[in-house]
Amino acid sequence: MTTRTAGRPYHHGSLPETLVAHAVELLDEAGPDAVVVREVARRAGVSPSAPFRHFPDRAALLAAVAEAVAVDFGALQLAAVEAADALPFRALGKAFVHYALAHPHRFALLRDTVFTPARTPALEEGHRLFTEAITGVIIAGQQRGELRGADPDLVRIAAQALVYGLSQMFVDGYLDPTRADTLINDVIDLFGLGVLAPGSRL
Amino acid sequence: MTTRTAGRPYHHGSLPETLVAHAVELLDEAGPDAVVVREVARRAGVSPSAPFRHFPDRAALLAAVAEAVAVDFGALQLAAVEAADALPFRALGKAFVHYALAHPHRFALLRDTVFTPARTPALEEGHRLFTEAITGVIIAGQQRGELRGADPDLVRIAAQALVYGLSQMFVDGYLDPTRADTLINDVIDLFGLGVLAPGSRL
DNA sequence: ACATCCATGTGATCGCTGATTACATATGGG
DNA sequence: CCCATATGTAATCAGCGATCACATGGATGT
Repeated sequence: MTTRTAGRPYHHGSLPETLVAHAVELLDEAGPDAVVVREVARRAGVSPSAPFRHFPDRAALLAAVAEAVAVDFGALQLAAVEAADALPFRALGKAFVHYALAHPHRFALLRDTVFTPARTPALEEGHRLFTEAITGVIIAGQQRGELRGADPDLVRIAAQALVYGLSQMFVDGYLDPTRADTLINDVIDLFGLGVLAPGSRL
Repeated sequence: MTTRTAGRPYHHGSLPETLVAHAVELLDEAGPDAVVVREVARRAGVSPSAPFRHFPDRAALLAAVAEAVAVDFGALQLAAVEAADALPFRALGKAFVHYALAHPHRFALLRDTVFTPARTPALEEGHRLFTEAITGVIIAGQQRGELRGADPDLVRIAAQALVYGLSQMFVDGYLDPTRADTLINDVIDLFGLGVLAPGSRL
């Protein structure tokens, strides 16, 4: 006799989604290493081997988690840039950093998963959307004459590196998260103006 | 009777160092997760429990590895900035990115360890040296009039975020490593000049 | 020179994990 | 109605981190 209650039939019905949800829970609590198949199964109320019916191995489960997180993250990024009536560059950067600070473990998982050789179409697509969003902001800015005419790809890469690095430094505890907004503003200002004195080289 | 040969006495003599060396080997081969205590012991030719005589747990061994790596990394950074007769900013950035590309797993370990609450004095010191190095470069540049008079701390943070983010993007496979040098040059140029058109905001 | 202390290494063992296998159950198509 | 199949379970395996009692031998004091 099993311990299953009347509420849950023998066949769960939506076990994969439930497993991913509990895995995200574990991820948020204690990082990627804490996403332990057996614990996920325990929280879902199924046997330790049940998850392997739906995911070939632990890595596949983590990949599904990464996909779910990437979708969530991408949606927030898009919402942020759409909600920004002005200064979309700043809005994008802040949304990025704020997400990383709110969900540091998700940030780590995405960092380690998104660029994996075995990345799935969904991850690829999410990433493409994000890159296009920031590229669009840059090109629009250049067309309005707010940006110098530098190579948009180069500007995008620099901007991504800046916000990416900043996020990581906040998450790592190297920078004080309570100063996030002002610091982002200042760094973006600096990036806009440059640090070079006329006639010099770095 | 044990299988130990004449070469190695019962008491190893320098087991901690040997263990760390093999751990670095494993780290370089397959990342932090591959630093498995038992495998380290195997490679050192000792019993599975021997490492625990010198490190209270696996995390402590990894911390020792991180210290060793941090020393190595810091030395290379200092050498790079000293060897650079001109454009020290560029030299520092390239040295950073090149180290990350040459040893991606060490880069990951440092990222996850250096800012840990339980970081050791050695790590702290290594990090302080690095921060001071880049701050020195910035202040010297400002004194020679090559840099605008912006807050040196802000410039340093932005520069660190830029080179840090760029390194991560290379390591993650998002940017083509073979273009590293030109891309670093271009991004640093861009950072120096800024992207803002006169009279605009980002 | 000798006895002894104790740092260092060993072997056995524990609980936990990822993964595989044979078996149980229920659902939906013929 | 019946059974093929998808989905869940139980039992089991090897590998892992960690602990403990025990073995060994180098260093120390007299």
